[in-house]
Amino acid sequence: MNQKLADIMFPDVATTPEYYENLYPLRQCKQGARITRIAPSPTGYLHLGVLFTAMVNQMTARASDGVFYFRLEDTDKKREVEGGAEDILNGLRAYGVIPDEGFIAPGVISGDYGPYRQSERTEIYQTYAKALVGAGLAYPCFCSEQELQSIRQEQERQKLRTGYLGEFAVCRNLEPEQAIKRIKSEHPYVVRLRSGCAPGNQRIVFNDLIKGKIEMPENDEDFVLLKSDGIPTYHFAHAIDDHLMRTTHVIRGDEWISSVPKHIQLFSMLGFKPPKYAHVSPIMKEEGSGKRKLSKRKDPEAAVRYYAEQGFPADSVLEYLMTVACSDYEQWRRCNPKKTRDEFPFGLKKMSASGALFDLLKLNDVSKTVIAGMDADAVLSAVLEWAKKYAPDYFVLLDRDHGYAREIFSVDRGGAKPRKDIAKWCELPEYTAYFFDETFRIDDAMPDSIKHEDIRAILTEYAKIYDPQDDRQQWFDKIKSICTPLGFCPDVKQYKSNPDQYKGHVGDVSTVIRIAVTGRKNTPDLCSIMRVIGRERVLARFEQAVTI
RNA sequence: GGCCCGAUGGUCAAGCGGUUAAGACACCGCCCUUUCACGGCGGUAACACGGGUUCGAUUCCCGUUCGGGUCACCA
Repeated sequence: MNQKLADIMFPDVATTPEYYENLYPLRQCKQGARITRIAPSPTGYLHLGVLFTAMVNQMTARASDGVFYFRLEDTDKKREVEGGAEDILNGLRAYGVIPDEGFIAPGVISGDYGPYRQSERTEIYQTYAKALVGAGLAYPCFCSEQELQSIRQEQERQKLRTGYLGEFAVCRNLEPEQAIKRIKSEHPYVVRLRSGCAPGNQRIVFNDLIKGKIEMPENDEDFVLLKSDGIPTYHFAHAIDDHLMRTTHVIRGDEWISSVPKHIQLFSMLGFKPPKYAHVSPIMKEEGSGKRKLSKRKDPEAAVRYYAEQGFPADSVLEYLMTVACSDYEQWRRCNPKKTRDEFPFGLKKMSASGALFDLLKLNDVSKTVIAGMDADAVLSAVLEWAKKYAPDYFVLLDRDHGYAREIFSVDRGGAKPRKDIAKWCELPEYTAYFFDETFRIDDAMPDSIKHEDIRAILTEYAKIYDPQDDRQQWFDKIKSICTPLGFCPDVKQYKSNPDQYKGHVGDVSTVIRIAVTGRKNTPDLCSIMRVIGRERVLARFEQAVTI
């Protein structure tokens, strides 16, 4: 009788689960290889948490010569947004989290375990649902939204647990004949699992690879497998897909922990071997005195796009996420500055069980280190790419002379102690403003301690001997050489022991030149800056400074 | 509210019964230095609370508190 019901519910299903079992054989992988996946739903832009989870999945697969694939969970048509899938994929790719299988690039799908888009897997889900119904393990439920609501209200009134379970699961007791009759009268229905578990306190235990042993009540709810439009719920799709795609490790956000009992039960009732689970803690944000999950709606920094707009290199974000993911990553990185992330001995057990607060300050620090390690060409091309999209005015300045731009980014770069001053590209239009006549301006006034006539004298005297060809030593020697004749001390220590004998020291003289050239008290190496700006413009700025 | 997870300085975190309770970011001071940055040295600052178990608990157990997650025909 159940078989007849199944046939009527799924008249178009011609195959059996065995067909798919054979179609998707166990993967030929080396022993211990981990098959992982990221399975986002296209409901909006790429969230930092998805990037994070994807990265952990990828690291886990890579560390074992496994496979990391991308599956699209597009079973919720209501929440789907146009272009969401492409946005997520492009976002992941921009950060180098490129899947090995499934959706590997927009419009590019590869792998033998597809389709990788759930909306194209309907027959597969229906095949298994039919088998379940045929075996009496699932049944159609005709309850309307209102009926469900009144069940809930009744449960709440009696202070019982809510849910479609036990005696409240009215449709589970429907005779197949009655169900068939209602189906034939085109009454809409969902398919529910017939939970074998009696309502009660039976418990299950599973081992979460990150959180450890977790004990929970067994699932006793007849939860929905197929929605009334025949599309599966997450739970059902998860069981079918991760089984048929031969996922070994399901690594996902920890908001899923509470449904693990459902999943374990499903795997068992379908006769599948369950995967290993690892639930990663969400990235949190500080709010008031507490913290909460980084929210798509409230927090701009939840969107990965934010980091691109700000001009954080992709590497900075990934490096930061790695430090959040693994407590020993920073130390490893310090010892192995040149190695790639893939070489890091990654393990899920290294991950924190509690949620980390997102720390923009720390990101800045990580990013400064990353950028300090880049060469001028890498910086130039990254900045050009960023500016083209987000800072068109700045792009024009850089783009008209790449050689000049490259020199700007060469200042204090390379060598044993590269300058750690840039965290994100959006700082650059301001930070490098003095290299361009269009944006040069005086930000800092000359020190009050130096008289205007001395400023004039310093710049005039220095202009006479300044030669852009000088190396750094010659450059500084020349500055020292004008100190004594003008009443300044060429040696700071000597000055400090006898400050009254001088108008100031070589540092003050340098400051005058620095402000004249850059408009600022604080800059990177002045000698290099002056060389980049060039003799003519340096002298012009001296003129300008004197006439103020 | 039920169920689950978590709790070490401001933040991220080592720690697995006996430690002067690491380290990183941030902050402060000093040194180096033409400014800044880098670097070096030093400093402020933590085991949520209450009971057990133990010769001894940050560590194990139980409560409390607090934080988080979840209780859909959303994922």
